[in-house]
Amino acid sequence: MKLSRKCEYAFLALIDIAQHSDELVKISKISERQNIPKKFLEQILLMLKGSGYLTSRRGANGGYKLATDSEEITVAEIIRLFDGALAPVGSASENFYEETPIEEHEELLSIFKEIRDYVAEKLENTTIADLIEN
Amino acid sequence: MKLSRKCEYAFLALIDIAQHSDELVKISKISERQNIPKKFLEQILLMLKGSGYLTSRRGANGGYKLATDSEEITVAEIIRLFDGALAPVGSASENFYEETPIEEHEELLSIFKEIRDYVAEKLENTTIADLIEN
DNA sequence: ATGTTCTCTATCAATTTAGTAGTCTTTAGA
DNA sequence: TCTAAAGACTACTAAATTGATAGAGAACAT
Repeated sequence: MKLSRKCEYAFLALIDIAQHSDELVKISKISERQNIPKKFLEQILLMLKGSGYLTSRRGANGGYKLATDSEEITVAEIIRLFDGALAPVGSASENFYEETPIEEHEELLSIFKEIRDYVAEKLENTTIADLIEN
Repeated sequence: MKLSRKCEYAFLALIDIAQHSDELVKISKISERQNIPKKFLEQILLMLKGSGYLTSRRGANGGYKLATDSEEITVAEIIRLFDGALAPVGSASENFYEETPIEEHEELLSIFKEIRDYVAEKLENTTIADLIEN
């Protein structure tokens, strides 16, 4: 797993929106506060909305808010949405499995599966709510 | 960290060479046994040699062998050589640090640092010798 | 000499990444 | 009802990375 910019921005945006849960948050506000290119951010929010994490309202006074409680959005889900597999190699992935050369080599493969297990367990048990400082 | 083909092939080649430590192993033999495109494999072996993991002899009866004991080559080193950082994000990397957007966000960053620590510890303590079945 | 084998550099097509651009649709409020 | 504000949607693009391939050269054994 290697985090793309898009995914990093997605986290910053989700955290920003979660921290302003009493209002509809505008793209331009998130863009300013988190230093994310606005047009790029649009696409990211659209993806998050498309996957059910956000709802929005258009027009004057429009903006975004969380569709669900911030405790129900895990870090793992967001990474899988933007960057795919958590495992270091396709053949060790459960959700994004694909054949790769080392597959036949059990010893090597099992190391990467252990890493996958650790990472998945950790990220599936961390939510956006956990990321908000109080 | 996401393993490239090149890196996967490098592991298979190192293991193959380690398993034939009594002889000079030819590129073409590794290519056949491990199903690695020959010209691609050449580059990989050259990198491994350049970094001091292999020595070679040219000409008839030439080939490659390990420059050091297989117990002294760690999985971590090889991944760092071919794919760079073990950490999931540049700002959490010790060896390949770079600035990234989430950097300011301590809570998020610390999660990725924990992953980096686990992965580094594990891969630094696994050597090519550990990968050879007996 | 000759064939074998490693060495080195260049090139390349496809994919991914990190955006930018422009148009359309919806909404609130004057 | 007009208008400005804001999200929705689609297309495009430049640069980097990936996964190779190509070909000429140098060293070595026989």
